[in-house]
Amino acid sequence: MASVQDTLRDRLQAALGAAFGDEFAAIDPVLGVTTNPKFGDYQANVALPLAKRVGLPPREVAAKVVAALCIDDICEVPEIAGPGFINLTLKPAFLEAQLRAIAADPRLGIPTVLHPQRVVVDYPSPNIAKEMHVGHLRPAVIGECLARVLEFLGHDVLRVSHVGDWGTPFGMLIAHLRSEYPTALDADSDLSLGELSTFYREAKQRFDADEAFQDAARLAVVQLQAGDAETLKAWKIVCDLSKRSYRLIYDLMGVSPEICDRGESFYNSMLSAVVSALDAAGLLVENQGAQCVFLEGYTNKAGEPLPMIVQKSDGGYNYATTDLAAIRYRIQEDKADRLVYTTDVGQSNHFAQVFQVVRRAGWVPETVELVHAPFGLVLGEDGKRIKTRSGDTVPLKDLLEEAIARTRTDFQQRLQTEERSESEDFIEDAARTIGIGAVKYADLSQNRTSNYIFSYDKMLALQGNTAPYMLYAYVRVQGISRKGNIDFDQIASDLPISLEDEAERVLLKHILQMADVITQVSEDLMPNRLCQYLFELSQKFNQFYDRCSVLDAPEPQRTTRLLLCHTTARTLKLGLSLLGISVLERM
RNA sequence: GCGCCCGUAGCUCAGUGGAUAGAGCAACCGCCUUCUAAGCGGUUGGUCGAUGGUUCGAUCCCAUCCGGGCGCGCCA
Repeated sequence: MASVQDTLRDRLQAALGAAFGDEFAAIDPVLGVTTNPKFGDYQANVALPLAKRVGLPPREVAAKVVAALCIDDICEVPEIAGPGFINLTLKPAFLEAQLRAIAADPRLGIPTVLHPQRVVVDYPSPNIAKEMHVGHLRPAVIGECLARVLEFLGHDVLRVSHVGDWGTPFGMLIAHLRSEYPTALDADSDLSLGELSTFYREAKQRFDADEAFQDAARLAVVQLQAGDAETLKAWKIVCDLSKRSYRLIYDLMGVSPEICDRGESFYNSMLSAVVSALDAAGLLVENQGAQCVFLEGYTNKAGEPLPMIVQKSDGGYNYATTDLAAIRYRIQEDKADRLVYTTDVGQSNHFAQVFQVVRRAGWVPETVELVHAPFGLVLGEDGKRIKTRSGDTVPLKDLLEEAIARTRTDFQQRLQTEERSESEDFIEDAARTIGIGAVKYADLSQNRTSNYIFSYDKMLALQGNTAPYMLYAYVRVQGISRKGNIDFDQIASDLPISLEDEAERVLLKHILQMADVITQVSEDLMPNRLCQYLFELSQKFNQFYDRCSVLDAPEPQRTTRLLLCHTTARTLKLGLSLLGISVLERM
């Protein structure tokens, strides 16, 4: 079923065509939810920009649109207000029919897209042999959310992680392990990633200080690239160990198991072809021994044209080359229609440059969209880049476990003051769901592009725009079902319903906006809009809950309210699941 | 020097070419014999960094400036 807003838009366009001619049937009616409930439910502002074009005062334009508008099955008689706003108010009978329809629809009335796209979403790209850290929080949380939203709308999503698994760092690591910890490279060693990352740091230090070791490391790289069996085996052990430990963290966070690992090594064999293709496209220029593409619109500090180096003077390739190869592969082999890169805002220049080069090379068909969805930094409470007390980067695992631990402590305290007794399993499950949900929600509810301050106290706060607040709204509905012994799925669909309280209508009208919000998130890739929507939904539900008793209400209010409760809970659950957050039945 | 991002209530932040710029927190005042009060209602709080411009209309678009952050050739 089409969303209310889409239906209204269609009707308005038909009216525009009827009133002013067919060429006006495709213009944007500038339709939106009203800025104030006293103006009705939706407002169309099309008359104002149209006035000049058709040579009539805005209010007369609005009058002509309204005269041609057929919506009496949906809305009350439209009102023309102010300078020429067309205000629309949904009819109670229409609202009741909508409630029935979405209550009966597994998708809550949210349609899938007409033209599904193949979308590649970029996931965090940790470096093999290093632990995941705070820097991987946002790409994991935001990437997962975007992937889920797109998938729910019917797009074909491919999640790809561009892990750092190739090049000099691995030569270093393997050379170091060979000489110092040869047993680590046995297939059955029980090396942990923590130990591995220590070796990595040692290897880096040694590389910077010891020339003989540099040679050993370079030899290992050459052996790796040449496909030497022993070296490859060592490399594979390191990769497998790293990926297993990333999976543990992803599982804790509820990140999809569908991630396709395509590290830098994956593109290794394609890099020379990328460079020749750039040459064939006439973009390649040799400069100081390096193969470059000179960028349009970028200069270096001296004001000279800035090159993107795609092959170093020593013949090696760098990250730009790999990114170019990845884009080419995603378009040519994956047949992607849209490439979404979720990385920190500091890489904006890099992506703008890479996108420019692939476009100039002619690798990007008109129909393919390349989009960098940048995010801001996670800051500590001091407003600076988040660090441990000793100044190191914070491991992601520690950050998540701290959130769970704090939630557990708060929760136990609360149980004590309320003199409740709950099982260990219940407490553990609640602490994990709330703690992880709080971290993810705090991240997603912020405007993606701005930095945010990571504060356990704020994200775990029981009131305000937080995960606990929303989970509580969901729990309240489940409380009603328990108390009243209601099986929501068994509510007969033919019982009479009637919306009588303003709080009921306000709640339902908000629920009916879910489809538009999800569509918007799929377009502008801003999850905070969905968070805002869910927060307002929770608020409106709590107002309804406060004003309208459900179980004690006479019919038909009781059935109406039960349907509203169930539909609210399903909307919350769906919305939270699109954010990658799970719900609780009790808390 | 060039490029990008940001500047909105005491604090943290939404918002956006349209009607009176919103929320949360903090502060204060109310509401539990009633579906979990992790809730609800109310009060207080703004030259939307500055100045010009475009527009019927600008917090939003453009220009300049001020303040803060980030990036800028063989690392990723």
